[in-house]
Amino acid sequence: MTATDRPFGLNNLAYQILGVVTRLPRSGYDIVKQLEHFRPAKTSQVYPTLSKLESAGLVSAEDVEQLGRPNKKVYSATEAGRQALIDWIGTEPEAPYSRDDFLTMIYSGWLASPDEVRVLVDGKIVRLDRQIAQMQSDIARLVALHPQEMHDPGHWRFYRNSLLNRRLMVAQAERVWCLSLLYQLSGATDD
Amino acid sequence: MTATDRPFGLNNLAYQILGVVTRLPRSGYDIVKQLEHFRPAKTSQVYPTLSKLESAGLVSAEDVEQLGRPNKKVYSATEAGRQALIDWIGTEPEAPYSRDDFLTMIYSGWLASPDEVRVLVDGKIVRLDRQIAQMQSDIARLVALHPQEMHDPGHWRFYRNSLLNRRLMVAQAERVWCLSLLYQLSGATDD
DNA sequence: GAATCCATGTAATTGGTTACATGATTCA
DNA sequence: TGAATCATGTAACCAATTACATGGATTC
Repeated sequence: MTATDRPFGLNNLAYQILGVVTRLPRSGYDIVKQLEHFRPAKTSQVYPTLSKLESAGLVSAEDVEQLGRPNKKVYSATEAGRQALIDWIGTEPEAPYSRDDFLTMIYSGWLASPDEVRVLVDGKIVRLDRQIAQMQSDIARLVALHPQEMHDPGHWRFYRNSLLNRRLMVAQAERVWCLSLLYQLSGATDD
Repeated sequence: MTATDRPFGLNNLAYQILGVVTRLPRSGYDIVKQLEHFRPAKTSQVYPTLSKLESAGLVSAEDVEQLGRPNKKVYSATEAGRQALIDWIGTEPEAPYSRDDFLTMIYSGWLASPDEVRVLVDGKIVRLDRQIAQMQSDIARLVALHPQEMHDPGHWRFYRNSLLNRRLMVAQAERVWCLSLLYQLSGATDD
């Protein structure tokens, strides 16, 4: 399925933004911050996408005047927007795309010394540990504040929790792999 | 670090291609096939990138005439190309980028019925199982054919094996998560 | 006084996909 | 006879990043 085959020609980012404003109404600025950890996008991509969604009638904007801060537009999903999301969920997801410098570096790790690769992997473990700690505290906070919603698949927090757990599990698996690589590298000395 | 900060202005794809032809000399067509499972790219992106690498002196091309097939250009890394890769491995990798329709759909799964989400997750498990079986057979073949290279961090097959194992571990973790989500969903009936 | 937060956007460039163009050989 | 494999490229378009532009309020 190509972008132009999809209803309204929406891409992954558009559906992600639509999903965000269906959970809770938000400004463009808030959407960018919300996306940061899960599916990062810059303002230069988010604002035009919001305009597109609005002219397609999938979101509606309300002007909110503020004191001491710039005014903002708060976007929420329309009924048509909700329905477009539900319809999309019923279609085949495209193959995921990813680009990872760390893995591309590992790919050619045999050219460098084991010590250089160790440094690279150590750095990765540090970043993974930070992410793991963050996700664990996010999960703890979520289940403490909204315990009953964690069991209700009709509530968005059920899926927020589920996706946080998924990222945590994947990060932990990546961490185990890093350690196993360091172990295999430990047999080799650097001269 | 932006693309223009990097030496020669190479991006992730350029370094990946450089890594491929440093392992073994290959044609553009072969490179595309080689990349398929690990870091997919189309011919329309690979051929121009090869030209760029060649004019930067990081790869060299040899014309090979063939009988019964179109002639081809076989690319290999130059010494400068090897060194550019090693230098890059010593720099900080940029944050990985990824885009995943399946996860974006799950994000808004609360809007759909539990049954619709089940179908989505079932499909994901099928795809994961196929990938897991493929990786397991790739790994088995690799260790059977080149057992001694599996322990040598100075050989590229050591890292091929390591990266295959990583993908396998991550896919298995994803699979476990899928099953746990199906289990949590099984409490909910569809009306 | 400098940095960060809030807030919305546009312009230029790079990265990636789809579609087009060509043509022989092999396999079902 | 039709599809797949081998083989190299270009043109048009869509997706994403970087840089630019503005400006008040708060925090260090």
